[in-house]
Amino acid sequence: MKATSEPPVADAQVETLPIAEVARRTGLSADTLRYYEKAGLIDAVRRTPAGVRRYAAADLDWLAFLLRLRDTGMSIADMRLFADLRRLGNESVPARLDLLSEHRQIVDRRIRDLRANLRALDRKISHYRNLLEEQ
Amino acid sequence: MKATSEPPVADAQVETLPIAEVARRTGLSADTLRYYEKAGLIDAVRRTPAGVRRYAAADLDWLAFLLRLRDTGMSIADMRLFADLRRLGNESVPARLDLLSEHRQIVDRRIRDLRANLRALDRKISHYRNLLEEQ
DNA sequence: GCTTGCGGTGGAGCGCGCTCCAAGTCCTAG
DNA sequence: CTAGGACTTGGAGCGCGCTCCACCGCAAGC
Repeated sequence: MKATSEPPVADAQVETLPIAEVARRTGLSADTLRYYEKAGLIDAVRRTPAGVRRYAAADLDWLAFLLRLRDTGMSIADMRLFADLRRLGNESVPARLDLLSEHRQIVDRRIRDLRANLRALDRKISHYRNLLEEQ
Repeated sequence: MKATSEPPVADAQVETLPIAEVARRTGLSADTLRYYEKAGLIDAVRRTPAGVRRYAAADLDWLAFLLRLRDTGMSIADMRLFADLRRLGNESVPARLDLLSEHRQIVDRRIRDLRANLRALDRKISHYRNLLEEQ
Protein backbone atom coordinates (compact mmCIF):
# COMPACT_ATOMS: atom_id res chain seq x y z
CA MET A 1 0.00 0.00 0.00
CA LYS A 2 3.03 2.23 0.11
CA ALA A 3 5.26 2.77 -2.90
CA THR A 4 8.11 4.13 -0.79
CA SER A 5 10.89 2.20 0.88
CA GLU A 6 9.39 0.03 3.62
CA PRO A 7 11.80 -2.53 5.05
CA PRO A 8 10.54 -5.94 3.80
CA VAL A 9 9.81 -7.26 7.32
CA ALA A 10 13.38 -6.32 8.10
CA ASP A 11 13.27 -6.65 11.89
CA ALA A 12 12.95 -9.77 13.94
CA GLN A 13 9.28 -10.33 14.53
CA VAL A 14 6.02 -8.57 13.82
CA GLU A 15 5.03 -5.53 11.87
CA THR A 16 6.07 -2.23 13.39
CA LEU A 17 5.44 1.26 12.07
CA PRO A 18 7.61 4.35 11.73
CA ILE A 19 6.48 7.52 13.43
CA ALA A 20 5.26 9.12 10.20
CA GLU A 21 2.86 6.28 9.58
CA VAL A 22 1.56 6.35 13.14
CA ALA A 23 1.04 10.08 12.76
CA ARG A 24 -0.93 9.49 9.59
CA ARG A 25 -3.10 6.84 11.21
CA THR A 26 -3.81 8.64 14.46
CA GLY A 27 -4.09 12.14 13.09
CA LEU A 28 -1.48 13.27 15.59
CA SER A 29 1.70 14.96 14.41
CA ALA A 30 5.05 13.24 14.84
CA ASP A 31 5.95 16.05 17.20
CA THR A 32 2.89 15.33 19.32
CA LEU A 33 3.70 11.62 19.42
CA ARG A 34 7.17 12.38 20.72
CA TYR A 35 5.70 14.90 23.13
CA TYR A 36 3.28 12.31 24.51
CA GLU A 37 6.15 9.93 25.06
CA LYS A 38 8.20 12.58 26.84
CA ALA A 39 5.15 13.50 28.91
CA GLY A 40 4.83 9.94 30.13
CA LEU A 41 1.61 9.08 28.33
CA ILE A 42 3.26 6.38 26.27
CA ASP A 43 5.74 3.76 27.41
CA ALA A 44 9.09 4.12 25.71
CA VAL A 45 8.54 2.84 22.20
CA ARG A 46 10.90 0.18 20.85
CA ARG A 47 13.73 1.52 18.71
CA THR A 48 15.91 0.31 15.87
CA PRO A 49 19.62 0.05 16.72
CA ALA A 50 19.97 3.52 15.26
CA GLY A 51 17.50 4.89 17.78
CA VAL A 52 14.55 5.25 15.42
CA ARG A 53 11.13 4.55 16.90
CA ARG A 54 9.12 1.55 15.65
CA TYR A 55 5.56 1.45 16.94
CA ALA A 56 3.96 -1.92 17.63
CA ALA A 57 0.26 -2.77 17.40
CA ALA A 58 -0.04 -2.53 21.20
CA ASP A 59 1.28 1.02 21.02
CA LEU A 60 -1.41 1.88 18.51
CA ASP A 61 -4.12 0.39 20.70
CA TRP A 62 -2.95 2.39 23.68
CA LEU A 63 -2.79 5.52 21.57
CA ALA A 64 -6.35 4.98 20.41
CA PHE A 65 -7.44 4.71 24.02
CA LEU A 66 -5.54 7.85 24.95
CA LEU A 67 -7.23 9.71 22.13
CA ARG A 68 -10.59 8.64 23.44
CA LEU A 69 -9.70 10.04 26.84
CA ARG A 70 -8.42 13.22 25.25
CA ASP A 71 -11.49 13.62 23.06
CA THR A 72 -13.70 13.30 26.10
CA GLY A 73 -11.84 16.15 27.71
CA MET A 74 -9.29 14.44 29.93
CA SER A 75 -6.19 16.53 30.60
CA ILE A 76 -2.71 15.30 29.83
CA ALA A 77 -1.93 15.28 33.55
CA ASP A 78 -4.84 12.90 34.19
CA MET A 79 -3.96 10.70 31.25
CA ARG A 80 -0.50 10.54 32.72
CA LEU A 81 -1.95 9.32 36.02
CA PHE A 82 -3.71 6.58 34.18
CA ALA A 83 -0.59 5.65 32.24
CA ASP A 84 1.41 5.52 35.45
CA LEU A 85 -1.13 3.17 36.99
CA ARG A 86 -1.04 0.96 33.95
CA ARG A 87 2.70 0.60 34.34
CA LEU A 88 2.16 -0.92 37.77
CA GLY A 89 0.42 -3.90 36.21
CA ASN A 90 -2.59 -5.86 37.40
CA GLU A 91 -2.59 -4.63 40.95
CA SER A 92 -3.57 -1.17 39.73
CA VAL A 93 -6.71 -2.41 38.01
CA PRO A 94 -9.03 -1.25 40.84
CA ALA A 95 -7.49 2.22 40.81
CA ARG A 96 -7.78 2.40 37.04
CA LEU A 97 -11.38 1.29 37.25
CA ASP A 98 -12.06 4.08 39.73
CA LEU A 99 -10.41 6.71 37.57
CA LEU A 100 -12.27 5.55 34.52
CA SER A 101 -15.63 5.41 36.28
CA GLU A 102 -15.12 8.90 37.59
CA HIS A 103 -14.27 10.10 34.14
CA ARG A 104 -17.30 8.34 32.74
CA GLN A 105 -19.47 10.35 35.12
CA ILE A 106 -17.86 13.57 33.96
CA VAL A 107 -18.45 12.71 30.33
CA ASP A 108 -22.02 11.75 31.04
CA ARG A 109 -22.66 15.06 32.72
CA ARG A 110 -20.97 16.88 29.87
CA ILE A 111 -23.31 15.22 27.40
CA ARG A 112 -26.34 16.21 29.46
CA ASP A 113 -25.15 19.80 29.64
CA LEU A 114 -24.52 19.91 25.93
CA ARG A 115 -27.98 18.57 25.23
CA ALA A 116 -29.56 21.21 27.43
CA ASN A 117 -27.54 23.88 25.67
CA LEU A 118 -28.50 22.43 22.32
CA ARG A 119 -32.17 22.77 23.19
CA ALA A 120 -31.59 26.38 24.18
CA LEU A 121 -29.79 27.00 20.89
CA ASP A 122 -32.74 25.51 19.06
CA ARG A 123 -35.10 27.87 20.83
CA LYS A 124 -32.89 30.80 19.84
CA ILE A 125 -32.81 29.59 16.27
CA SER A 126 -36.59 29.29 16.19
CA HIS A 127 -36.81 32.78 17.56
CA TYR A 128 -34.65 34.09 14.72
CA ARG A 129 -36.69 32.14 12.17
CA ASN A 130 -39.85 33.72 13.49
CA LEU A 131 -38.30 37.14 13.30
CA LEU A 132 -37.43 36.54 9.67
CA GLU A 133 -40.87 35.32 8.72
CA GLU A 134 -42.63 38.23 10.31
CA GLN A 135 -40.67 40.75 8.37
CA MET B 1 -31.23 40.90 49.93
CA LYS B 2 -27.87 42.52 50.50
CA ALA B 3 -26.90 43.98 53.86
CA THR B 4 -24.15 46.12 52.31
CA SER B 5 -24.47 49.58 50.87
CA GLU B 6 -26.61 49.41 47.76
CA PRO B 7 -27.72 52.79 46.41
CA PRO B 8 -31.46 53.01 47.19
CA VAL B 9 -32.49 53.12 43.53
CA ALA B 10 -30.08 55.99 43.20
CA ASP B 11 -29.94 56.29 39.40
CA ALA B 12 -32.68 57.33 37.06
CA GLN B 13 -34.53 54.20 36.03
CA VAL B 14 -34.30 50.46 36.53
CA GLU B 15 -32.19 48.15 38.59
CA THR B 16 -28.60 47.82 37.52
CA LEU B 17 -25.89 45.67 39.06
CA PRO B 18 -22.27 46.32 39.98
CA ILE B 19 -19.64 44.10 38.44
CA ALA B 20 -19.12 42.05 41.59
CA GLU B 21 -22.74 41.02 41.62
CA VAL B 22 -22.70 40.12 37.94
CA ALA B 23 -19.59 38.05 38.59
CA ARG B 24 -21.36 36.24 41.39
CA ARG B 25 -24.41 35.54 39.26
CA THR B 26 -22.61 34.42 36.12
CA GLY B 27 -19.74 32.59 37.73
CA LEU B 28 -17.31 34.69 35.73
CA SER B 29 -14.67 36.76 37.48
CA ALA B 30 -14.82 40.55 37.34
CA ASP B 31 -11.57 40.38 35.38
CA THR B 32 -13.18 38.12 32.83
CA LEU B 33 -16.19 40.41 32.51
CA ARG B 34 -13.93 43.35 31.76
CA TYR B 35 -11.90 41.17 29.42
CA TYR B 36 -15.02 40.18 27.49
CA GLU B 37 -15.94 43.81 27.12
CA LYS B 38 -12.49 44.71 25.87
CA ALA B 39 -12.60 41.74 23.50
CA GLY B 40 -15.79 43.06 21.94
CA LEU B 41 -18.10 40.33 23.21
CA ILE B 42 -20.17 42.79 25.19
CA ASP B 43 -21.37 46.22 24.20
CA ALA B 44 -19.93 48.95 26.36
CA VAL B 45 -21.80 48.69 29.62
CA ARG B 46 -23.43 51.81 31.05
CA ARG B 47 -21.36 53.62 33.65
CA THR B 48 -21.96 55.87 36.63
CA PRO B 49 -20.56 59.41 36.28
CA ALA B 50 -17.48 58.14 38.09
CA GLY B 51 -16.94 55.53 35.37
CA VAL B 52 -18.15 52.53 37.33
CA ARG B 53 -19.96 49.85 35.35
CA ARG B 54 -23.64 49.19 36.05
CA TYR B 55 -25.00 46.11 34.29
CA ALA B 56 -28.59 46.14 33.09
CA ALA B 57 -30.90 43.14 32.74
CA ALA B 58 -30.26 43.09 28.98
CA ASP B 59 -26.54 42.78 29.65
CA LEU B 60 -27.19 39.76 31.85
CA ASP B 61 -29.33 38.13 29.17
CA TRP B 62 -26.65 38.61 26.59
CA LEU B 63 -24.03 37.26 28.97
CA ALA B 64 -26.11 34.17 29.59
CA PHE B 65 -26.31 33.60 25.87
CA LEU B 66 -22.56 34.10 25.48
CA LEU B 67 -21.95 31.55 28.21
CA ARG B 68 -24.09 29.07 26.36
CA LEU B 69 -22.00 29.59 23.27
CA ARG B 70 -18.81 29.29 25.28
CA ASP B 71 -19.97 26.15 27.05
CA THR B 72 -20.76 24.54 23.75
CA GLY B 73 -17.21 25.17 22.64
CA MET B 74 -17.42 28.38 20.63
CA SER B 75 -14.21 30.38 20.58
CA ILE B 76 -14.02 33.98 21.69
CA ALA B 77 -13.22 35.01 18.13
CA ASP B 78 -16.46 33.43 16.90
CA MET B 79 -18.50 34.89 19.71
CA ARG B 80 -17.05 38.21 18.72
CA LEU B 81 -18.29 37.69 15.17
CA PHE B 82 -21.73 37.07 16.51
CA ALA B 83 -21.58 40.12 18.75
CA ASP B 84 -20.45 42.26 15.82
CA LEU B 85 -23.41 41.06 13.77
CA ARG B 86 -25.78 41.79 16.59
CA ARG B 87 -24.54 45.35 16.69
CA LEU B 88 -25.69 45.78 13.10
CA GLY B 89 -29.29 45.32 14.15
CA ASN B 90 -32.11 43.52 12.41
CA GLU B 91 -30.53 43.33 9.00
CA SER B 92 -27.94 40.90 10.36
CA VAL B 93 -30.54 38.41 11.53
CA PRO B 94 -30.07 36.07 8.54
CA ALA B 95 -26.32 36.03 9.08
CA ARG B 96 -26.78 35.37 12.77
CA LEU B 97 -29.18 32.59 12.00
CA ASP B 98 -26.62 31.03 9.69
CA LEU B 99 -23.86 31.23 12.28
CA LEU B 100 -26.07 29.77 14.93
CA SER B 101 -27.33 26.94 12.73
CA GLU B 102 -23.79 26.08 11.82
CA HIS B 103 -22.80 26.05 15.45
CA ARG B 104 -25.80 23.92 16.26
CA GLN B 105 -24.53 21.32 13.81
CA ILE B 106 -21.13 21.33 15.44
CA VAL B 107 -22.62 20.85 18.88
CA ASP B 108 -24.84 18.08 17.60
CA ARG B 109 -21.87 16.28 16.15
CA ARG B 110 -19.93 16.80 19.35
CA ILE B 111 -22.70 15.16 21.34
CA ARG B 112 -22.75 12.19 18.98
CA ASP B 113 -18.98 11.79 19.27
CA LEU B 114 -19.12 11.99 23.03
CA ARG B 115 -21.82 9.36 23.16
CA ALA B 116 -19.77 7.03 21.00
CA ASN B 117 -16.78 7.60 23.24
CA LEU B 118 -18.92 7.03 26.29
CA ARG B 119 -19.98 3.65 24.96
CA ALA B 120 -16.34 2.77 24.38
CA LEU B 121 -15.50 3.85 27.91
CA ASP B 122 -18.26 1.63 29.20
CA ARG B 123 -16.86 -1.32 27.34
CA LYS B 124 -13.46 -0.63 28.85
CA ILE B 125 -14.98 -0.35 32.30
CA SER B 126 -16.79 -3.67 31.85
CA HIS B 127 -13.54 -5.19 30.76
CA TYR B 128 -11.85 -4.02 33.97
CA ARG B 129 -14.77 -5.28 36.06
CA ASN B 130 -14.44 -8.70 34.47
CA LEU B 131 -10.74 -8.73 35.15
CA LEU B 132 -11.41 -8.02 38.81
CA GLU B 133 -14.03 -10.72 39.17
CA GLU B 134 -11.89 -13.38 37.57
CA GLN B 135 -9.08 -12.79 40.00
C1' DG C 1 -8.95 64.11 57.33
C1' DC C 2 -8.11 59.35 56.88
C1' DT C 3 -9.10 54.76 56.14
C1' DT C 4 -11.56 51.10 53.91
C1' DG C 5 -13.29 49.01 50.03
C1' DC C 6 -14.95 48.59 45.56
C1' DG C 7 -14.00 49.79 41.12
C1' DG C 8 -11.10 51.51 37.09
C1' DT C 9 -6.91 50.93 33.62
C1' DG C 10 -3.01 48.98 30.94
C1' DG C 11 -0.20 45.51 30.51
C1' DA C 12 2.43 41.43 32.02
C1' DG C 13 2.13 36.57 33.06
C1' DC C 14 0.37 31.84 33.15
C1' DG C 15 -1.08 26.97 32.18
C1' DC C 16 -2.27 24.07 28.63
C1' DG C 17 -1.38 21.50 24.56
C1' DC C 18 0.92 21.44 21.30
C1' DT C 19 4.25 23.23 17.31
C1' DC C 20 8.43 24.62 15.38
C1' DC C 21 13.32 24.83 14.92
C1' DA C 22 18.42 23.99 14.59
C1' DA C 23 21.71 20.80 14.43
C1' DG C 24 22.98 16.23 14.18
C1' DT C 25 22.68 10.97 12.76
C1' DC C 26 21.65 7.29 9.85
C1' DC C 27 20.33 4.85 5.55
C1' DT C 28 19.71 4.45 0.73
C1' DA C 29 20.05 5.62 -4.15
C1' DG C 30 22.75 7.23 -7.81
C1' DC D 1 31.56 9.57 -2.52
C1' DT D 2 27.70 12.51 -2.33
C1' DA D 3 23.09 13.96 -1.82
C1' DG D 4 18.54 13.48 0.01
C1' DG D 5 15.29 12.25 3.18
C1' DA D 6 13.46 10.43 7.36
C1' DC D 7 14.50 10.43 11.82
C1' DT D 8 16.72 12.06 16.47
C1' DT D 9 17.25 15.65 20.45
C1' DG D 10 16.62 19.74 23.56
C1' DG D 11 14.58 23.70 23.94
C1' DA D 12 12.16 27.88 22.41
C1' DG D 13 7.75 29.74 20.93
C1' DC D 14 2.76 30.13 20.22
C1' DG D 15 -2.40 30.79 20.55
C1' DC D 16 -6.00 30.61 23.68
C1' DG D 17 -8.55 32.15 27.58
C1' DC D 18 -8.12 33.97 31.11
C1' DT D 19 -5.70 35.85 35.63
C1' DC D 20 -2.98 38.83 38.22
C1' DC D 21 -0.73 43.06 39.37
C1' DA D 22 0.45 47.92 40.39
C1' DC D 23 -1.34 51.98 40.72
C1' DC D 24 -5.12 55.23 40.72
C1' DG D 25 -9.96 57.35 41.82
C1' DC D 26 -14.06 57.84 44.30
C1' DA D 27 -17.55 57.57 48.10
C1' DA D 28 -18.89 56.35 52.75
C1' DG D 29 -17.99 55.88 57.66
C1' DC D 30 -15.20 56.91 61.78
